[in-house]
Amino acid sequence: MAAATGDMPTYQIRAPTALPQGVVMAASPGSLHSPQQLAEEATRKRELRLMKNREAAKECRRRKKEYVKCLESRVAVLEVQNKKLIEELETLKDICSPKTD
DNA sequence: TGTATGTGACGTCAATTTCC
DNA sequence: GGAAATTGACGTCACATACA
Repeated sequence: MAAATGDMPTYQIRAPTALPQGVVMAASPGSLHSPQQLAEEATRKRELRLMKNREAAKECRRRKKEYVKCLESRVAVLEVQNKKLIEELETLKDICSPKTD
């Protein structure tokens, strides 16, 4: 797994996140007492976590695709550049090589 | 140190392509 | 035409890391 620092890919950038629409913060756990209330709170927390993680995964994949696209276009540019340099080298070789006839 | 967040890995599903 | 293979998107879990 890539570390979040150092060689971190450009698509790994933390963005400030807001609560998804429709998500309401519950009362603090300190106000809960019965086992049922605690279980409900745990379920609510889990669902909230799953929902946030779902969105985070979507965003993560979107950034990754963008990053790969970016790399691919850079490869295309470098290939063109490389081809030009090879052609230039061949031209210079022709100019510099002694004529044999 | 507990919580929030980002991401790799894995399984699933539907759409598309390939092969017979 | 239909089975098998491939592909892309998704949801979830586990783990690493950042941060208060």
